[in-house]
Amino acid sequence: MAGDRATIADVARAASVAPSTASVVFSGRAGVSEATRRRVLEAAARLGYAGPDPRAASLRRGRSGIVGVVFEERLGAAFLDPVKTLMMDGLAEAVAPMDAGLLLLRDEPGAVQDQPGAEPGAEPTTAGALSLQSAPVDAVVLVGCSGRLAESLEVMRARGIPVVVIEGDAGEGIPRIELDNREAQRQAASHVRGLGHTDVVLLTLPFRAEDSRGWVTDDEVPVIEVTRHRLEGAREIYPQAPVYRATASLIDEGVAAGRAILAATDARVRPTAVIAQSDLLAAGVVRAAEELGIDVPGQLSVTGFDGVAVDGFAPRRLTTLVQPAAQKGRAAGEAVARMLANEPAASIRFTCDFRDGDTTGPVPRR
Amino acid sequence: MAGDRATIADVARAASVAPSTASVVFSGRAGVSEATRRRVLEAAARLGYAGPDPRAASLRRGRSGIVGVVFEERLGAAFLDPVKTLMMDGLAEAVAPMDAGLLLLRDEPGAVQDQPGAEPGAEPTTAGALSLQSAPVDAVVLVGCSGRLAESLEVMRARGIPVVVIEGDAGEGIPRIELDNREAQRQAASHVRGLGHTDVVLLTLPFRAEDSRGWVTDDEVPVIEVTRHRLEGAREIYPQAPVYRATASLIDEGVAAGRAILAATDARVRPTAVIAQSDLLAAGVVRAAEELGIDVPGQLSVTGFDGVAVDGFAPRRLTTLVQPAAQKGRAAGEAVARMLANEPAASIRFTCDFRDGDTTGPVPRR
DNA sequence: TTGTACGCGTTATCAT
DNA sequence: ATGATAACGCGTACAA
Repeated sequence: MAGDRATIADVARAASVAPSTASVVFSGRAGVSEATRRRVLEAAARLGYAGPDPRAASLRRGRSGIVGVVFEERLGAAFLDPVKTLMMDGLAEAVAPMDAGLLLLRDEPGAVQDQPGAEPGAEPTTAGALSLQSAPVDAVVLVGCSGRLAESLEVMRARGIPVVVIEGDAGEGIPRIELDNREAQRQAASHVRGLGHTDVVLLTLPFRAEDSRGWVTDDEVPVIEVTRHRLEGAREIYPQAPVYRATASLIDEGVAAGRAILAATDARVRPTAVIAQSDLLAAGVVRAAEELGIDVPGQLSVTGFDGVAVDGFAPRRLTTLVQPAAQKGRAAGEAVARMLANEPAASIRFTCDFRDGDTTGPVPRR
Repeated sequence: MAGDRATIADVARAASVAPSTASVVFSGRAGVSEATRRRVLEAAARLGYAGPDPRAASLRRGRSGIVGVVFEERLGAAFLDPVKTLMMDGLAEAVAPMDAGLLLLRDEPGAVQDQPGAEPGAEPTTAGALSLQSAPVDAVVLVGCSGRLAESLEVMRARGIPVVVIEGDAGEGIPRIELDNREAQRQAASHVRGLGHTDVVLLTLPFRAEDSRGWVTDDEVPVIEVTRHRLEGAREIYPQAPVYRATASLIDEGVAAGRAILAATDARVRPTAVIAQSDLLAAGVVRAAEELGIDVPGQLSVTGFDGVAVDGFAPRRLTTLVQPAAQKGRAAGEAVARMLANEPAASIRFTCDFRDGDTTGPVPRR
């Protein structure tokens, strides 16, 4: 067919050279005479050949040079979460030396019929859709995908693709990058306790994907590991404290939660401290308190988690736990690099630094 | 070779079916009897076949389902810039319906020998490296790649891959998503002018990639289009104003620039207004002014650009131009979708909204 | 140093 | 509804 794109074979023909020789020229390896090399490049220029087709090359090589980064949430949401942003920064930095690209993916089951065990009746999704099942990745980093983690892991296992998990229980043999969430949160609670607070509310992240906002009954256990571990840490100090759940790590969520938590007009039945599972939530609570004329930390102490720079919070400084978010990403990237080099990659556990700010103080007298 | 991964041919054989039939089953299309379908899926399950190899499929189909997003800077830097983050959010949202993935790429020439016109002497890069030349993308979004824009465009043109450019001059026939940078910045300058300021400094973004910080001489012209257009806009009102150049859009850069600009201890030779090309820079200048005991807006007016939420700036509000960052991303994604559907995609020009904050005021008496 | 031959795993087309 | 065949474009032993 005339008018088609030139292939390496066309180039080779035009340069009076074998396709294999042309291939060697384009892959930049030695072993080709200068004259031949030049002839091939000239022929390529003449034919408008832009180099080997990456699809064909990666089929042949068995590698695509792509590392998948899988988020549970809407792709865009990942960019709005400062912790994930920092993590991506570290990850990007770590894969750069491998000359790999990062492919952003959502944690979705993908085309059902692709799964060997699937029910025959299941409806097919669009052909060609890019999912965990069908992404041309050499390795994958799963980010906080507690909801469908098992499912995703199974898909990658079946495909024989290396996986690194950030903040999630991956099971045997899968490198995980995690935080001492429990211990860190215990430390925050302990600090609050040390200030004399006994009437405390725990403000948590969602228990599962797409969770609702509100007070939580005792028997509910978070599916999402980060939430669960931080809650357990706080529980070690405050086993009886009431729990209020937010639907996301957002300042607005914190404001909404704060209003609900601080609704009691009678200061005697109002909590004197809120232990939040994220800085954004904590910042929201502080804002809600200000709205209600409640002084922080005079009448209310608030702690956060993450240690990210919270927009619009200065000059205040949250009392919080600083987590090494960028380092987590970097560690994940390095683990991927090792796995692709067939070296063993170990799990890593990072710790948080407690940072005392100006949002906590001694329990108020009543 | 035994021990190898099962292929669709193996599955077909095990199910006593033609490979093409098995393929149809996995691509989920109609036209296969329920019995056959079940047989194939069972065989697949038995053999541990995890579905079609995406590399082979994309070679055959001629599409990878991947949209490249190209940044000029370090990949990670893109995540730290709030404007880009918002844009990515919009872009991700727009490509999601296409079930495409976003591949993050850096704007690098890539393997030199891949370029037909390259000098024979050029050193080869690592084989298999992922670059603009060799990324398996169906389309590409170039983000603010003014430096190597022409080069990148040429690469994609040679590869025959659709391109959308955000904030850059792409030339004929290439959809561009842009902002009325000049007009917007003129508006800000005009506002400052209306307040009576005559002694003004223009604080700009870098003129080119990897630029240096400092005062700029009159004959230098920014290569980066955003910088140039905003500068031209300010120049329409203040043709003679001295120009100070920052090396990046960061609060710290703004602080450093602010210190230099406000260095004169004698208030009479100090500027009374700084027109900055980004909110982060502006916020930095305000911070530097506070450091030096200069009241904003009493003794100094400062304007920003972007309208992003600047971390740690509340309760202050920058006087700035709010740009629709997320919408820009969304528009780019929609343009990509149209081009992949062989429909024409038009360029779009967005406008900014002037927002009056508390960082500008009347010129002080002397 | 160059060329030959084959396989990578899939899917589109067309015939049955 | 199913099957046979032929690309898709390239890399790589191995022979020359």
